Order: sequence, then structure tokens, then C-alpha cells
Amino acid sequence: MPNNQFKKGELYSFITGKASTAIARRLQKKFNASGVNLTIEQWSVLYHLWKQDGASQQELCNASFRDKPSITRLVDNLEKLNLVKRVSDEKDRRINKIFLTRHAQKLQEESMRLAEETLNEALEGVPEDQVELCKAVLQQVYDNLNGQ
Amino acid sequence: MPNNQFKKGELYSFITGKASTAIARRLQKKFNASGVNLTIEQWSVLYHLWKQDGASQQELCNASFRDKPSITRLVDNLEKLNLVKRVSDEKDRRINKIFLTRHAQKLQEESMRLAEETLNEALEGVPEDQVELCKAVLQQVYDNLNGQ
DNA sequence: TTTAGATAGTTGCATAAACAACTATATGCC
DNA sequence: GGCATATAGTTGTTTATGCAACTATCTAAA
Repeated sequence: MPNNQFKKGELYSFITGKASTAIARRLQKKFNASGVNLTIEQWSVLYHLWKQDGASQQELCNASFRDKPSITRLVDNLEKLNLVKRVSDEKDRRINKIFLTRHAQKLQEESMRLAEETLNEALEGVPEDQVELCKAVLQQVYDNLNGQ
Repeated sequence: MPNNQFKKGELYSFITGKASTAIARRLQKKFNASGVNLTIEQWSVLYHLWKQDGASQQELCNASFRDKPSITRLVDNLEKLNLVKRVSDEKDRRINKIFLTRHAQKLQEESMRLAEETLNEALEGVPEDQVELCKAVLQQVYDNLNGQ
């Protein structure tokens, strides 16, 4: 018998992630208000490219927990917005490497500032050790469901 | 200066909710494998109707943290699947009350069992007090962003 | 009682996710 | 070399979200 038998009335928000969707909506509003013309999903792809410019689409899949079709279309849209460019790998022509344009580089500072601001608002009044514990629990949840 | 200044490398999974999406995906797979022919979103609407049959669309909006168009279309789809029925309120004809069909009532037990099973798998190895603390933090996050 | 404003719900449009089926290229084995 | 298989990416279809603009109905105030 599992130890963590859930009280029924609390299933819902755990499954639907109301906290993370609230964070995402708040950040989206900040983007809109600041003229950062990005969806959160587009931003999350750029986020990985800012860490590793030239990543392949497959690497973006792994980093962003999305499947290939999702990344194909996000890269499509980012390309339309002139934020990234597909460059076919010379050694393995199956691979597209995705490179940031100058325009995308300019968005990094402002959008990251807004993201940190959002998180600070979200976590206001929550002691740091509780934040850490919460992150650890969520990581464990992820590992439990994907590790095997 | 806020106390919770986030380490930059950790912004991502908090905003994109990788834990809750992992839970939702696992539950969806269980639904598919068990012949429960529902999307997680449809299930989340039924979930509230099982608690309060005859709720209005507006009440479903509030309970499920969705906007009106989302609920309109989810109810459209649930109606197509013969799982709910719109009934116009007699006293206030702006209001649609949503009622479960017998078919939907039959889905409750099995789908809730699968949802609890999923959460138990997700939380395996996480002590109960840490689960409680994590839920409290996520609730606080939600309140911080929506309360005011 | 008429009219302004609020509330409930719908529709159109753009973006995104999940899944299956597909193409193109590379690798490994005979 | 040639074929089976694996890997990288694309396309089609269905479902869902967010926003703005819309219709219908109700309420309150002049």
C-alpha cells in the first residue's frame, strides 16, 4: 500500500499544474506589456539556445521536454520571426543546427529580467529552504515518471 | 532586494511545469491503455461535474482556471462525446447548466482510480510531509499571482 | 420604462501539443 | 557494396489555449 495515498479533493491542481500555468501567464503578460514579442513556448526554446547556440532540434527536444514535431513547428515560427536560422550540419546532413540571429540575442537580457521578476513575484513570502524543497520534490516527481 | 533571487539555470522548469506535464502525460497514457476515451482536459471538466453536477460554464471556468472560450469548446466536445448536456437555466437564460450523462457517470470510478494511481507513482519515495509542504508552496505561488 | 452597463456564453484567429505516418540520411552487418 | 535498421526531421490531423470581438440576457438607475 503506497504511503502517499492522495486525498481525492487535491488531485486536480497537482495534475493540471495551476501554479506553473499561473507563472507562465504572468510572464506572458509581462512580455506583452514590455513589447517582447514572444510566446512563452518560443521563449523557452530561445532560453536553451542562449545557453547553447547551434543546438540541434533533437537537443532542443530533450532540453525542453517536447517531441520532435513540436520543435519543428516552434523553430518554423522562430524562423518566420527572424529569431533563428536552421543550418544543416556538414558532417551529418540529417541534423539541423539552430543558430540565434542578432535580433534574438538582443531579446535575452530583457526577457530573462522579466522571467526572474515573475519568479520573484511568484515566490514572494516563501522561505528559500521551502523553495528548494519544493524544487526537489518536483524533480523527484519528474524522475519517477521518466527515469525508467 | 528580494530574498528568493532565482539561480538563473533553474528558471526553466519552474515556468514550464515539467513535473505537472509529466503527470498529465502519464495519466493520459493510462487512460488510453485502459480504454478511457478522454483527454486530460476533458477529464478535468468532468472532475468538477462529478463534484457538482449541473454547474454553469462560468463555474467550470473558475474551478478549472480556464477562460470562457476554453470551456465553451470543451463542453462542445464533451457534448459530442455524449458525456454532458447543456441545459439552459429557467430563471436566467444567459446561463447554461451542464449535466452529466449516464455514460459520464460510469467513467468516474475508473478514471479517478487511474488518477490516484498516477499520483502515487509520481510521488513514490517522497515523504508525506514534503508533499504537503510542496502543495502549500504551489498554492502560495498561485495566490501570489492571482490573489490581488 | 427605457437605456447603460454588467454578465454568460460563442466565434474567429493564431499558436501549440500529441500522435501517427512519412522522407531523408547515416550506420552496421553480411 | 548492398540491405536492414536506427536516427533526424517533417507533415497531417485532432484537440486545446489565449485574446479580441461579438450576441444575448439581465440589472439598475434615471
